[in-house]
Amino acid sequence: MTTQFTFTPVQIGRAGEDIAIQIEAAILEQKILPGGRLPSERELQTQFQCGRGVIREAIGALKQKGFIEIRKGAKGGAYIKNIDVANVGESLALFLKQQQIGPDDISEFRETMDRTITVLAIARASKAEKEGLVEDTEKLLQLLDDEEPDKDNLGKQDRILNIRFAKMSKNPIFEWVMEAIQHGFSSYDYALYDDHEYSRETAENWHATARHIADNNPMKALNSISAHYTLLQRCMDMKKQNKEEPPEDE
Amino acid sequence: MTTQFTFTPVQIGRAGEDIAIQIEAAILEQKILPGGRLPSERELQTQFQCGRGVIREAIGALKQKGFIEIRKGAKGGAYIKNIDVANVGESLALFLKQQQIGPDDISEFRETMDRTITVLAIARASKAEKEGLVEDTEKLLQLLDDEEPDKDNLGKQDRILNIRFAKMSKNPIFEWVMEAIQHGFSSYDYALYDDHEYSRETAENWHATARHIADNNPMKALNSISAHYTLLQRCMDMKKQNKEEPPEDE
DNA sequence: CGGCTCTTTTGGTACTACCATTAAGGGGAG
DNA sequence: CTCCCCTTAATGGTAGTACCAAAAGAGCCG
Repeated sequence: MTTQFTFTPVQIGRAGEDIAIQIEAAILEQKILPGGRLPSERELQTQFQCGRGVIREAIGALKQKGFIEIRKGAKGGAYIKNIDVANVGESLALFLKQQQIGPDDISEFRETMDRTITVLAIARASKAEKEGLVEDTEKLLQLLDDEEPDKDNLGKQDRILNIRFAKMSKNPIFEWVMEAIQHGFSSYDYALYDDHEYSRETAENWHATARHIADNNPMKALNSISAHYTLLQRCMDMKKQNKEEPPEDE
Repeated sequence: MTTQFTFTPVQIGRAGEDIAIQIEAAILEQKILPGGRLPSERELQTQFQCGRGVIREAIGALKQKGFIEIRKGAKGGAYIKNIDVANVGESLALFLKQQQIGPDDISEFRETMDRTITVLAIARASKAEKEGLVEDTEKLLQLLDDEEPDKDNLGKQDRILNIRFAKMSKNPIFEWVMEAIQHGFSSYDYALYDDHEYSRETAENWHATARHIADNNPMKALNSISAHYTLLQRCMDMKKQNKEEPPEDE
């Protein structure tokens, strides 16, 4: 019942890394396909001629990188999965979090991204995708109408909207960067949905943007994008001011 | 000789992750500063009330994430380090390898970045920085004159130039994204320096761009940026054509 | 036939022992 | 007194064992 992959034993210092590299290579070379399963830890132990701890470390590293997914119990083990943007986004987000970044930096960067994505989306996205974006913005508006504004849900919808928007550029890099930025600092955007007045205006602006994109009107779309960031700026300024003269609590 | 950080023991299922999260939090909250050292594995073992294997897994995860660096021997252990772009670059490269991302996607993204950076640099960078950029491009030109074109060195200079350029935007996000992109696939850019004709033209174009930036002439600078990518496009088209009708080898 | 239990597989954790590496301190030679 | 080497202790790296917990499937019982 030995598996079909032949791994070679290791004996040098960094055995754990060696093993991780061998398995990683096997995955990258499609020796094991997504959905497939690695041998159990105990079997790998005999294949690699080493202790189980080393195997566990290697598997842990691969799990961390997002190559595999671990399941417990019978038929458990390490299952190969596709790497998705979330993993990459997380590592960038981690990096950004450690640096000192102001909200201004982020909104400036995002505005550039958004403007380019807008142009690309108008040029490349299908009619259906464009209309889908419009519908999503309408959903956002409904969320504001129906109920008490559920901040978490609003933020989530906004994120979905952004990713969808980025996808329409047909350039995966924009999608990746967008995902990373969202992952790292969704909190700043939430600010917009904190205040009821701003949230209404923001959602309506999103809707207008989507409409302009669907109508293949780049200039008006870009105009709406600018309006979004003007709004964000005003909102953040207001909040900053509030912080400087704290209202009554504390 | 117990350390000053108090970690709480864990007893639930995913102890390893728990520990990693606690330590990660301690690092992110600056409880332990870069350069500092975590307690030894054996001491953490007593602090967390668990086996050494779990500790090793947690530490391995943090190492993989780039939070810490492991040293062997006396005074060894886990030292906190600054996360550098290398980690982000690596995971980005991994992601790109699996996705189908073409050179077109990359150059498209970079062009957007470059254009924005240009505008920001003109507005924000000091006179000295702008002149420094010009000097760097002159260095690049000299490299092409003096000697046999050392491809590695040229690529390195080009990278330095790009990072310096990104820094001048005074927005750290541009710098990091630029760094990550460079790290992920500098290989595409190298293509430009492969061919002597293109390399000359590229370097001269870089020089012109820097000059325009130093002269605070945004339109001409943007024009040069466009020229750079036109050049890159032409170069890649040529290479693609060459690949389709392979010359004589193979 | 359906639901429950028991067994087996497999990851998760603890503990121990030993090796390899490294820094630091002590002792001897000059 | 100074410099070099050797010993020593601290620490990560690896092996091995034992046991626990979870999950899936087989088999039994109602």
